[in-house]
Amino acid sequence: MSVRQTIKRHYKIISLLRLRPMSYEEVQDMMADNPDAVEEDLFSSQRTFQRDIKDIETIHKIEIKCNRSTKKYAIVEDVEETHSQRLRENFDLLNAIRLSKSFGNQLIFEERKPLGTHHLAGLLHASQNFLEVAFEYHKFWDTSVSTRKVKPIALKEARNRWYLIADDTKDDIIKNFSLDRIQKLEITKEKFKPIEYQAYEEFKDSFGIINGTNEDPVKVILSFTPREGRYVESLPLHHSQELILNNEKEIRFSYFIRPTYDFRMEILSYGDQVKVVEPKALQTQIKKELQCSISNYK
DNA sequence: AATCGCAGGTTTTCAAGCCC
DNA sequence: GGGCTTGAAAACCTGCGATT
Repeated sequence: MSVRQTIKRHYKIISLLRLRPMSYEEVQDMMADNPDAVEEDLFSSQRTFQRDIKDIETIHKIEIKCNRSTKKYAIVEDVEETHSQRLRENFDLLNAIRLSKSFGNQLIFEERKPLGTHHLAGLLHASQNFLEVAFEYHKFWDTSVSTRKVKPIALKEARNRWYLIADDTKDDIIKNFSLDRIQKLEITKEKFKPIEYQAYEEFKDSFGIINGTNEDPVKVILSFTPREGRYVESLPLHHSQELILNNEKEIRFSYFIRPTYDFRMEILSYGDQVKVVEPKALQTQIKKELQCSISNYK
């Protein structure tokens, strides 16, 4: 058996067990029903299956245990380490694209501009090796282009966009640069001293990428209509989201977050389906912005 | 270019251990 | 005792270089 096949089998087992707990026989049956799995011949003996279970735990950090009374294998503690989750998503996507290519056009992608992800590898290398990078940056709000030389610290994803967090050598201020507005990236040979900056901590209470403002994170309570609320529950606005109330009239979530511009825009995008309950300051601000938008039509 | 044989690795088979 | 685990040996694959 090739390594490739083993890896595919691992992913197949994970995605099957993610559906529901299954016994070894059930897993084999499910694979028999799956044309892709049949084509790749992902079947295995029980012993191999058991070894797979163990390998999956060490490689993917997903613990799978067998319930002896039901004979079913179940994913116990889905640590769901973000990295491996992302890997798996991309793996699934890649597989789907490959299938779609050979079978038709059932995959419909959102049409969008390139995200600048081709810079990811280069910037990651630079930040790991403390190498300064230079690039042309196209500003968001006007057409001007500036040349930057920065010390890359981290790469962050926010709202489906990738950003470079870096220290601008010009004024020594830590800034965010959207990768899709970076051009002519050049990794220099100049080394810089590692910078003390806990990127994760800094952005923990932020909604998107806006940071460095002096706003402190506050407790925010939002009340959604049941329809919209269920959607938000399945796709949380922020990792601090907690369900605190759920009845026929409304669904309430609490957050601990900086109420920055981008978070307010997100709230406004839900229109009349959402109401700010707390804090008062945010409530009045949203109200003001809504009135402002109404006045545009007078 | 095709074939052979080896080395390293994986899977299967089988037996024994262990837990419910 | 049944069935999952574990360990070890045998069988089998695969890649690679040497040979024809």
